[in-house]
Amino acid sequence: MDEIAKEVGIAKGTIYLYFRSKKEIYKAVLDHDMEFLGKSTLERIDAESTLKGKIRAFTLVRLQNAEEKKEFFRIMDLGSGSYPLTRSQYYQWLRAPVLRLASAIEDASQQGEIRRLPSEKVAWIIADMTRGVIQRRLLGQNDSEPAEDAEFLSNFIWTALAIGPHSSKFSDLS
Amino acid sequence: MDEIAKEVGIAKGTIYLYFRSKKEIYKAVLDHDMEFLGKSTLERIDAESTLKGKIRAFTLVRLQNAEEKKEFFRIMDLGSGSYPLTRSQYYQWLRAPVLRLASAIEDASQQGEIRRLPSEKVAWIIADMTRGVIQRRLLGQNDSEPAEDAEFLSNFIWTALAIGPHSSKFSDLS
DNA sequence: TCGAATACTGACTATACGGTCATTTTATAA
DNA sequence: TTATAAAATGACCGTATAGTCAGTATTCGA
Repeated sequence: MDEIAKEVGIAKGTIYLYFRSKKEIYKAVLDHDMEFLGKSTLERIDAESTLKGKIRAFTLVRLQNAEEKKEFFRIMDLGSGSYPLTRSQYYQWLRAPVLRLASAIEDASQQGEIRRLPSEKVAWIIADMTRGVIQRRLLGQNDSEPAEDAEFLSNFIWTALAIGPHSSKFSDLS
Repeated sequence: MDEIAKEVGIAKGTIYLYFRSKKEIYKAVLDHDMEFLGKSTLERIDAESTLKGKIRAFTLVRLQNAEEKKEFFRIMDLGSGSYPLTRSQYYQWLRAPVLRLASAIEDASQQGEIRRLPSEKVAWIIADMTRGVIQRRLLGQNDSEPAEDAEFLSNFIWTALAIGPHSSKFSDLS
């Protein structure tokens, strides 16, 4: 709290005129960033018309955001100090984009565009893969471009979803 | 430290005859469990002859272990209190099994059994998916059997690896 | 200009907790 | 049995830090 006060340029006591506790500040900051992240992910998903595009958009926007807000992602992932209220919080915020993806998968599945699969499970799996790549980036085990990684991931997933062996090629052309 | 001493049934000072610091205890416990987990994963991978079997074994053994050692997985995932030396540690220990999987993928790729893909990346992706499923289990968002989840995951991955649309069927019969 | 209300301050308090060490208990050997 | 060593003890210390509040500064309406 001393550090925060110093950084903001006010006295410590003043902080408590605006926040009840340190925990509340912590939560407010994470909520703020998470809201932005969730919204931008939803927007980018909705902007795409094809399922493959939506999947690519999902992975790409998350990779890009992670690049821009490394510290935030690090905290979402490891928690900070004595505040590990993170994982369930993380899932809470991730839910909306993932469910959006899931319903797109469900639609494509109904249309016969992809094979029948439990769409929500698949959507979560996509989120898992993306998160893993982000983590390895944060650990410096990956020096490729976000777009490259997003391309690889979405192609990989698409292959698993596609009905035939050439479906991904058709989709590439669309 | 007071709690640990009480739990063990000795005085706090006695602990420091066997460990230099609290951090050292923390590390010792995690290392112990991680070593077991790593070894059992390697064994189960090696026990399988086919790539698909190895992949299934990898996911299944991790899901089973997570079931048996929930608290350990929770700590590996969130860190505990002020010791978030976890994520990089986690990757450190995961490396061996993942690389084993990667080399199996590489072999199958060379043999033309699956399509050409960066085997290490794929192996890490498999680990990511598995971890995600484990986490959702820990959060109580999943009530299916570990074997069921492992089956689903390995089938999903296999589809993404397979060359043709029917490859997974062939493999199912083997 | 002045008094009241509002906003701000930072020294201080309370507490939690990792680590220490003088003292006591137990084991060992002659 | 007893002297010495080894092991164990737990009251105590130092430090870090979230939160408080009596006092001070600023704003604002009359």
